[in-house]
Amino acid sequence: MKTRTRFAPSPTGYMHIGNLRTALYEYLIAKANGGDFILRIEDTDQKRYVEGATDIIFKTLKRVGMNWDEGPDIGGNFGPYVQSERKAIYAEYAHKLVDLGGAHYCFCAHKEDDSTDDENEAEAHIKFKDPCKNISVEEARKRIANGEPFVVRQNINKTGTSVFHDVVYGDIEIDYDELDEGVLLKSDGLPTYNFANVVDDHLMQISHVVRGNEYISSTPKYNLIYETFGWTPPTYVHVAQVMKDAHHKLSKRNGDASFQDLVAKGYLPEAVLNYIALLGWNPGTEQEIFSLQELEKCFECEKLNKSPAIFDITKLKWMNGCYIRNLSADEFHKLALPFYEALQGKNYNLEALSSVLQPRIEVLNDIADQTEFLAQLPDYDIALFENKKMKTNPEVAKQALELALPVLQNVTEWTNENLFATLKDLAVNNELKNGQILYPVRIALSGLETTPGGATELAVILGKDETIKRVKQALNKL
RNA sequence: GGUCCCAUCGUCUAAUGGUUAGGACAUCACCCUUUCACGGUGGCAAUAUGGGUUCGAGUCCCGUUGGGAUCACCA
Repeated sequence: MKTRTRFAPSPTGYMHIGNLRTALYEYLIAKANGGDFILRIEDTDQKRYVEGATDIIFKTLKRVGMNWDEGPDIGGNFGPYVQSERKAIYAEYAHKLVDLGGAHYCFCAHKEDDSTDDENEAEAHIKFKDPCKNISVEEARKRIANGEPFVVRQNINKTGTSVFHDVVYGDIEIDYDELDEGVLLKSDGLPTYNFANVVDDHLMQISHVVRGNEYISSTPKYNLIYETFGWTPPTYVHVAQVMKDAHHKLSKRNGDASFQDLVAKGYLPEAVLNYIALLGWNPGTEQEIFSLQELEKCFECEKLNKSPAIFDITKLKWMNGCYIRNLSADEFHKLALPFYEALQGKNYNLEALSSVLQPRIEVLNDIADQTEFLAQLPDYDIALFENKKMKTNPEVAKQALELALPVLQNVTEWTNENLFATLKDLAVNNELKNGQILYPVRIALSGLETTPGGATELAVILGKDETIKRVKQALNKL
């Protein structure tokens, strides 16, 4: 049997990191076995539908290179791939399930949701007994034909213990009396997840169902449906949750948890993908940096971890820094360019700026802070020229800058090597330490204690005119 | 509350029943150096707890504690 997995998100907002990780594992299971990865949109809850959410799903998967073999946009042999377009299919199977004794029609009014009422907690734990279970199928169908609103509820007629196997969690036992006779087909004619996922996964010939472990306890219900239809259940791969901290799952309200926000903050999609792959999985080697293609080769779902993993932005930052450093100078420059907006109109050497920034930033957004002084020289205090290690102070700095100014004015080849050699010579000729020239120059050019790059690197970025200007400004202060 | 699941450094994790419990991030120190960063070297740091089984337990079993999930006409 061919390996076929599906990513089945509901279009209710943006792509959350946990969702993306599930999608990744589904993709990897398919590709590691030469199988197909299917995209299916689960939009059976019209109330929660968010305009544009489907588009975000498409864009995100494409952006990280997880291309699907079948889906709403490209079709396939098992379509349609949007659940709201499969309404007739679910209705057909729901009625069939009733005929097979796996479900019954129910005419009860909507149960009010009072689960937040703590005083009624004990009462809330009493299982719902559906009086409609006693209505004969013939009578129920008569009422339906008369236009009476109805739902289809699952029958849990079995007793004893259900056992099923999960790739991650092993054998799981759950008693049948723990199971609810839940709604399968809603009064609007659309199915609930509990029904749609079974019908679709079977019809689409999904071999491995990958989903969050919150579905473990309802899996026996799905197996019952498979059983009643005479279908073979898929291989189950329940994955642990991604947590924001020890107590909270990643929430959609937290912007950091969304893929698009991370990318907007200057995280590279490849780094994000790499990081989440390792959240709850590792290949058993010490390799940590993986491309999607490498993951396809070594992924094994048996190595998935059972316990939840906390999303640690600090490690993602480090990993993002690795990816940034691995970029070619050109690639980095292209990515950095949009972040140089504040430098527009200046005649700066942006290539030089990029090369100095590349090993220094972990997230592209860091660029703004690191380049602020280039757009405008901060109003610094001359106390900055004081530095014990460099053996400088404002007096030394004044002397150094007075020496440096005419030398700099005479430099024609404005390169880092040449500037560095020139200033070094200047120091030697005046019996000064390198730092006694370079440190004051760097402060004069930046007005900052720490800068990306040294004195001559900054000079190259700023260009000759701006460099001379800033040195003169410093001398005025001193 | 019932049921199910989980438990190794602060975090992500490794360890056929036999290792000084390994690696990575973070952190600290030092080296490199034109400040900072990158890079390099080293340090700190964990088997939740109580019982068993065993010559030997992070690993197997039971209890405890802690955490999570689930009990919707949401997925």
